[in-house]
Amino acid sequence: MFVKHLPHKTVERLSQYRRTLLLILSKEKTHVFSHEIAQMLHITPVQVRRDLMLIGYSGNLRKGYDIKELIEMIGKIIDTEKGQKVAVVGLGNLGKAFISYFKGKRSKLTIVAAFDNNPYKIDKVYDGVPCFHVDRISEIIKRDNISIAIITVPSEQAPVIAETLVLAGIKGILNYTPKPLNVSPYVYLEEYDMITSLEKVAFFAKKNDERFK
Amino acid sequence: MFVKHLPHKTVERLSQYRRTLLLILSKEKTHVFSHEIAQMLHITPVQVRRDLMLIGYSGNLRKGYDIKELIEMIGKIIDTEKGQKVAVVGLGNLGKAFISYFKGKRSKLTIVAAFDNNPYKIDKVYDGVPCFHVDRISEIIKRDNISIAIITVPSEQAPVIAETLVLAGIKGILNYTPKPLNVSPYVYLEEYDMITSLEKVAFFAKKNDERFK
DNA sequence: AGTAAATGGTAAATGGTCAATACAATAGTC
DNA sequence: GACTATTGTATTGACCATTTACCATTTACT
Repeated sequence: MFVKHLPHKTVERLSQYRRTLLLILSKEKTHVFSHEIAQMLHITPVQVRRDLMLIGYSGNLRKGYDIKELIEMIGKIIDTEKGQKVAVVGLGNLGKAFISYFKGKRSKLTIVAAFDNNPYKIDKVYDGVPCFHVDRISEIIKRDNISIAIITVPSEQAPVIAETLVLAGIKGILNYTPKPLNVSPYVYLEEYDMITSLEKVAFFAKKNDERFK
Repeated sequence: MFVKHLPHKTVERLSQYRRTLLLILSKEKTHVFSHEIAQMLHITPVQVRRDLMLIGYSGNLRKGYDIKELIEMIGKIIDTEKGQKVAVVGLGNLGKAFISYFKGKRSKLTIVAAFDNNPYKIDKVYDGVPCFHVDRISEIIKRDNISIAIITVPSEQAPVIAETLVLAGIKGILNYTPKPLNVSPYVYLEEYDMITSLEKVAFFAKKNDERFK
């Protein structure tokens, strides 16, 4: 699939479209209209059509979009053919949450390894995912050809972990640590901080409340 | 503090500024320059100055910004005087992650209750936070005057939980479930889906890789 | 004094995203 | 054939975020 440039937001929505479509696939329905998708995700039908236009998928005028075809089409855009392997660095609560949450959800994206420095966790298997010592990050990543890493270690450790990952040839990092990271421009980095999110909610909740009082 | 309208991103950055400043407060430094803050967060100095301009804080030309004053100023903007109370609904891995992550970090924002439907967890205390049965959400929220809720339950349960929360008078919701929620406009809602994030990283990692190959 | 350097303050330009709107084309229905 | 529902597409305007550029002030140094 050759798509010039997909906006970040569109990529996010495509992921959501697919997940939503997978849910209604089991039903007897074979087609879906843009306004149905829109309603499920609380956006406008035009937004949906526009996104699908960008990836070059055309629906049927009278029946809407073929659910199965659309799911495949989105897969062609956002998945790779062979799939991508994912590692979780830091098997604390957050790392575990990710693994269980993810279990059996995506076929093209699989969590194949976890890393930690707690000896009690090493060489155990959590929810089907083997855990290794962080010292072996480079080795395992190269051996298993892992391209994506999720960092859920304590923030002090994040920078050195990130450096190790980049040197090992990782292609994308999802950083759940409040510590902003510095990585090579060849590596895609996405940062998310739960505390910032919560403070943001608190702020706008307060504002809302004042406004409507 | 009277600020017309703060953009979402600015609020997020203010939260980060404060956290970063708290870290360097212990040092002997009393002042900090915009380019120093910028460097720590990997943004531009102008961005920092612009954000601070929006909240009406002025620095000293030669010394930069007074760290302590700035922290206080940010607090005046994003905190409430009395503080806000937070509840975690769903004491699985993610809920626990949030609680431990949060412990002792913010004084104005405190997690005071957790809810779950697992009888083994009810009436226990996790990391200082008591856990109640979800049936008691309304009661506890009103009793303790909780204004913010974090939803980390399985996605099927999210809509009914959200409705309960709204009816109980919650002011802000942070939804970690892939299920988009529908809440009254008086309630501020922020949604975050870990799988979408990961798929986004996977997509742009792939793109990056193709581009630089 | 005069001047250069560093820094904060502010305005203007740019680019991305989205909502609203409009409308042509198509396929099915009456 | 007219009507209706839907997709496909373009346009506009608004808003937001970020970058660029420029100005003003202070300090240090000559």
